Amino acid sequence: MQAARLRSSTTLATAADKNPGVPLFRCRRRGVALETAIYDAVLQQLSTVGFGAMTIEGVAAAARTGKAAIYRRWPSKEELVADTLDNVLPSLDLPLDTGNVRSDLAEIFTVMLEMMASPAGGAMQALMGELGHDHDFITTLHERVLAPRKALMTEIMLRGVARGDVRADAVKPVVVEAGPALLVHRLLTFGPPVDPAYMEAVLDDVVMPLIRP
Amino acid sequence: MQAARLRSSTTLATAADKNPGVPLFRCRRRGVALETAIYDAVLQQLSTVGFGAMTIEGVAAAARTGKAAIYRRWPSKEELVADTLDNVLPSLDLPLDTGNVRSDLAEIFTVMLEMMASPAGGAMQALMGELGHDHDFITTLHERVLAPRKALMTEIMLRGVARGDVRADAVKPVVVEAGPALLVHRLLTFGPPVDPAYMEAVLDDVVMPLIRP
DNA sequence: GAGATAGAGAACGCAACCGTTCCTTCGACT
DNA sequence: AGTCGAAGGAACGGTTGCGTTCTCTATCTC
Repeated sequence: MQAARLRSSTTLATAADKNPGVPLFRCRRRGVALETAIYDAVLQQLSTVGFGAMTIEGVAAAARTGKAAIYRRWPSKEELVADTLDNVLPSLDLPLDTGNVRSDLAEIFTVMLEMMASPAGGAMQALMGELGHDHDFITTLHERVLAPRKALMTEIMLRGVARGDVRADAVKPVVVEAGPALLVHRLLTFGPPVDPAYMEAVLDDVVMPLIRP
Repeated sequence: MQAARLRSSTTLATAADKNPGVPLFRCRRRGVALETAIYDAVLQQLSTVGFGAMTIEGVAAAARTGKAAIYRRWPSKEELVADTLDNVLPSLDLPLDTGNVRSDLAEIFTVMLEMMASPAGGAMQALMGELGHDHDFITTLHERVLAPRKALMTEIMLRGVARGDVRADAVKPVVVEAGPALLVHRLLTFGPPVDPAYMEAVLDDVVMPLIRP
């Protein structure tokens, strides 16, 4: 995620600023360092121009490398994006137990907000919006982000039931989804970052009233 | 919305099937009929390839017309999409009052589901996902779709308060948004169409429990 | 230090889309 | 019927991305 971003390359300089004679005395990355830079560039391009308009040339320029380095590793844009998702999506299996449901939920929601404000969040947003739901990436997104998060939410609530924090009959899919849905909705309509005060409102005015015994 | 779709042009035939000598005996649309066909093509392209990868040539081919007819009316892709949204988004100001909150809400939710399953819904989804939130289209989307729907929801709930259907202190922005957010979330994660049974669950397990006196 | 590996970058021919122009033919109006 | 504006296309030169291949050289390995 740090990856030798030597200049603030928001403007996609076509190729290293064109100094004809000068051999560009910059370290030559390879292996993981280079791949990380490419993944970063993919995320940046995805959230900037979307999947359809994303080009290999654009990614190469944003990563300050050549196309060949990309084509040597991935046969197509699709594969590149798939690998990027695989390598960049957070794992999210932190086994938190703060003692009560509200702070458990607050913690997982905070992680969600950070994730949504990150480049990976922007890329996910672009992919989810643009792609038909039969696409492979959407499946990956499901398996790696949505499903684990939903499982975690359910886990937290069931723990609350055992603790007496949560009404047993309140743990339904649609209730579990309500909090995340509101946060995602807010992200889509107002853009990042999502105000933590909004998260508090979601917790106190929607989620807690629904599950309180 | 009907617009002389003479063939099922899902496959974007580059230009009217290439019959060299034959002068293509097809009616020549003009005025509103042609514009409607173009708007349809824009929606189809938006939901298929997204905004970034949408091209004027693609739209012209999908509408079975020439690029000139488009460039004669709109100076840019942006203007074309903006006008498309203006002309195609539903107005949604049906002043319904069925006597109780639940069926009022069910009605507005049903309209939402239909809208989300339509080509316009696909286009909205693509735009919301792909575009940064400083974009003009997003503003249009806000003013023409999101804001009216939210106002309508609030209206319905306030009517419920007056009727004794709804707890007065339940009418908060985040509660009003909960239902629509869940429906949109479902659309984004599972794709259209949204199962009416899911809508029922949203109503009975989330919205009604939150507002019931 | 010598050799092998692979990154940076330029260039290739090819295809798509750009925005414009032109021409023919249709359709609407008088 | 005759006129006129515009639709349907095709073609223009220019730009951009494609995927590949080339050279050169930095960096890693032995």
